[in-house]
Order: sequence, then C-alpha cells, then structure tokens
Amino acid sequence: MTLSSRDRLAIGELSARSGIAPSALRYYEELGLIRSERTSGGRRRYRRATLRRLAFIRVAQTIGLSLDEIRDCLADLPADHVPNAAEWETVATAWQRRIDARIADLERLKSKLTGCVGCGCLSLTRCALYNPADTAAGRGPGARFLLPSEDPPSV
Amino acid sequence: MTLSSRDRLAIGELSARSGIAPSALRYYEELGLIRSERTSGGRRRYRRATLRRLAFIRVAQTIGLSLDEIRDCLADLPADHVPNAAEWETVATAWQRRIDARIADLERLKSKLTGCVGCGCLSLTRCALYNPADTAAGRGPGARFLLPSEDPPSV
DNA sequence: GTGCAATGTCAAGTGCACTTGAGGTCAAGC
DNA sequence: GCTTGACCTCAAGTGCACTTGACATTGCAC
Repeated sequence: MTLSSRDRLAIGELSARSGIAPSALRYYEELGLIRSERTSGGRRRYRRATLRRLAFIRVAQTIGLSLDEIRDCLADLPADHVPNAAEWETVATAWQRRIDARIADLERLKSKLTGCVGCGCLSLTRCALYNPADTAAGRGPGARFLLPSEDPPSV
Repeated sequence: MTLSSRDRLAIGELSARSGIAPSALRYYEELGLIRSERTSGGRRRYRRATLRRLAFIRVAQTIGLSLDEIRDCLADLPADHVPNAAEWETVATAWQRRIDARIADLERLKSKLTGCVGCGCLSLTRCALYNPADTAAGRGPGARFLLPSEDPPSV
C-alpha cells in the first residue's frame, strides 16, 4: 500500500476521483483554490478534504461563479479540516439564496415566454420579451437588464 | 426625420435600444445571427425585427446557449418578419422545456445543499455533495456529472 | 463646402478557464 | 540497472465572446 493511498492523494488519483483533469488541478492551485503538500521528490500530495473542495468548486461553477469568486467563497470554509455544522450552515444557506435567485430569474423568463406564446408576439408594443430591451434606450451602453438580478456574489 | 428613424435602424440606434455594443452587433452579423441591409454608402441598416432577435439572443445566452447554438435556434424563427403564433409556439415551448430542465438542475443542487446542512458534512461517506464526485472514479477523465442533465440543445 | 460624429474594415488584443507541448525528473517493478 | 509511467515546470495555444486600435469613409448640421 503506497503512501498516497493511505491518507494523501497523488494528482492522478485526485483527478480520477474528482473527474477534473490534472492540468486543471494545477491551475486551481496556481489560483489559490486548492493547496497541496509536496513529497521530497516534488510531487503534489493532496488531503482527502480537497475532494470536497473540488466538489464545491464544480458546483459553484454550475451556478455561474467565476473561479475568482469561488476562491472568495472558499475562504469561508476551512482549507484543511472537515467543516463543522456551523461553518457549513453559513455557506450553504448563502448558496441557497443564490440558487433561489437564479431560479427566480429563470421563472421570470419562463413566464415572459408564456406571455409571448399567448400574444403570438404580433405586437411590437406589447411583447414582454421584446419591450424590456427596446425601452432601455438611453440607459447607457452595455446596459444589461431583463434577467440577471446582479447582486455581488456575497457567499 | 431621417430615413433610419422611419423604418430602419442605424447600428448606433440599434445598439442604444438593445443595450448591445456596435462591435458585438457586427460580430453577431459575422456569425450569421442577425442580418442587415446596406445604404449606398455602405452603412448597415437594420429592420426593427432585429431588436426582437437581439432580445432573443440575450435571453438565450442567459440560459447558457452558445452563439452557435443560438444561431441554430434562430433558424426556426423568421429573419425578416414578425413571427406568427405558430412559429412562436414551437420555439417558445421548446425553450420552456430547456428552462425547466435548468430549474430542475438547480432544485436538485439546492436539495443536496440542504442535506449537507443537515448532516453537517461531518462524514465523507455520507455527504451527498461530496460523494457523487468521489464515486466517479474510473468513469474516465473529464467526466462531469452531478448537475448538467446534458442533453444536446434541441431547441 | 466644411467639420465632425458616426460608421466602415481588418487585424490584433482581452479575459476566462483551461489544455497542450517540450523537455526533464521521480519512483515502482522487473 | 533499466524501463516505464506518472509527474514536474514553463511557455504557448485554444475557444468563446467580444473589444480595441488604426485608418479610411460617409453624411448630417451649420
């Protein structure tokens, strides 16, 4: 039984178990999202808790966070030990709020589309999908509205 | 009253009314997402229906479609006239399915997080957020699971 | 008829999230 | 001892969705 299989993971093992390519793992480390120790020969060795961290990262990406934002999020979680209930609760509830907001965005969009089906979008002045854009004239360049309830990532 | 303000829009007007930069509009045209006619002097002139198309594009982006996918979607909508009820219905219902799938993904994630709060994530073998990743060992590199119900964009 | 903002093209640059390649090292197995 | 595969670093490349820059032209406003 090798050392890594006892309590530390080699990068290949971590990659296999997380589904994330070694190159990406090195990249995450470079960005400060994960950490590793090194063997005397210079190879990376990861704690098992890193797997949890990676699961976290992957989930965070699916709800639209950038790696930079994710790094900030991870600062709220312990890097080297299993988070306790209180630590989790803080982070998880903040995330749930974020997910809720995203779901609300999508529901809003869906109802707009429903309205469009109803109206047949025959009227430029009535279509909800169309008008939010058109009435944005003069709000300055690059204005994005309609969907993203763009509160800064607070978790 | 200028020609463009009568029934065609100059790129600056379209940009102001859509909130999308002129450079992006040219880029979209290059990709075949929108079309324009040209004045004798070579300037772009857009039909008003292009605004609707742009609203569509922006919405499609927020639900995660690439511009390539969006171009395919737009093929189902008339480029130059206001879509009729049947045309809209086809497209809009397909979109709603896609939105529903995305919402379901998020709900699934949310319930996983809820479970994590409950368990306090004190157990590596029990945490739902953690295990889907860890048990993926051997599924090949780059495997992504957990969230994306990855059906090809069919709308 | 002149000025100037808006627009045109084309090539190159940007930011993100990685991947790929070159060239070298480490370590388990025979 | 030697092979072989996993791993190392560093630089460069990739794909997407645009933006920026340089330089030329157009056309409305005075």
